[in-house]
Amino acid sequence: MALEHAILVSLLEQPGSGYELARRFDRSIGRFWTATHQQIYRVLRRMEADGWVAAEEVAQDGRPDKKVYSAAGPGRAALADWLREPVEPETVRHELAVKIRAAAFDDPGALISEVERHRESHAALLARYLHGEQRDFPDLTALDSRQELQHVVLRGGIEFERMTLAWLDDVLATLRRLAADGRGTANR
Amino acid sequence: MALEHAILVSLLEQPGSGYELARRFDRSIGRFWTATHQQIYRVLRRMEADGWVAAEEVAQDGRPDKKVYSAAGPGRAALADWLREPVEPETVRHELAVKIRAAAFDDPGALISEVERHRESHAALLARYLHGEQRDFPDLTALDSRQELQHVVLRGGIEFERMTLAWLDDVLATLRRLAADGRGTANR
DNA sequence: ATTGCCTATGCAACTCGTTGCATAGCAGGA
DNA sequence: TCCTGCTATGCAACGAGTTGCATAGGCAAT
Repeated sequence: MALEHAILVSLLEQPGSGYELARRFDRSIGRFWTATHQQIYRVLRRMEADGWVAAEEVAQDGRPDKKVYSAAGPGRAALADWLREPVEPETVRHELAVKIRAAAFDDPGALISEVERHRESHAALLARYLHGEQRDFPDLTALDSRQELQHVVLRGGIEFERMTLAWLDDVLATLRRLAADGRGTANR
Repeated sequence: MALEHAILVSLLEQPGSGYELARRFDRSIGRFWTATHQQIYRVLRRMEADGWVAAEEVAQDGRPDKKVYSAAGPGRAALADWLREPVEPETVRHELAVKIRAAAFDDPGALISEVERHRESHAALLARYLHGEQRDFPDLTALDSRQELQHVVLRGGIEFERMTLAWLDDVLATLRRLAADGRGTANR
């Protein structure tokens, strides 16, 4: 389980409440590790009980109080241990790939609009990455080690999106070709 | 949930027992959708109860009997419905990306051997893909629609592995640079 | 005034997925 | 001979993750 560790990294980069963490998981970190607010609250309580994080109640006016968490010593130590453990092989769930193979037993044309929607959302994400790169890393020649590491992860995201876009274009071309010359005989 | 659908696709491509499906999920389909034998047996029983698949007991000598499943009409219909539904956004769990960002708060050098191990396993997978491509698709000019779709998914896998290898090289170069000129001051 | 949305946290119930173990016959090697 | 491993299926228990709902004050628009 690595949700604890993802939370620790996020808290080391910047302390915050459960709610704030949930929003970060919807944006930056969430590109690499998703989590709902329920999971986050539950895990934060466990981590606090284990001494991995420290909590401080912060009163706000006009808003409910919040508990601001920050990474504590034992949490840092646990993170260092985890870094040295081998990663368990990542489980992949690539639903679109399953659908494409499924299309062989149905109408390939039925998938086109779906794939187009994917293409658009990947194009939008790539644009957001590139925009974020310009905003957060204006000078690539003057990065400290934390920024270097954030940037290499971002580069991975950018390359992944570029590759995915090219592949989705390939998929679309294939589906369109099959839909055009298969007309009613796509099946069986 | 798409495990049902992945199983249906696999059974349409080739009927088989729960055990055989589990091995397929360890090999081909498993690149895009992982599952243990426990999940598969449970889901198969549910699918049989729902009439999605038909089972036939097959006696074998020298081996335990097996139940060979094949996709039934209602299963095909469910698959067609699913194809037309929009995909829910895929949840990503990219543990290595979390570790790389975590390395900023520890020793970046500690990650190098881990990333090297990843690199090797991705290189091996790419080689297996390329080998499988030559074996299963010797003549790319004469593919039926099912093979066309299988091949476009395979192309995605190949491109993903190539991109990943290039990125891991980038990560390794970054980690080595930080480990060399950070010596003990990587943190804080 | 009411409706809907945002911040902020949480309970309860559920499904999904993993792990450990059990059975059971057969084959091959130490 | 015993141990390991393969085929083949399954139970039981647990942990991870999701969904629906609840509370509760403030803000902005209708």
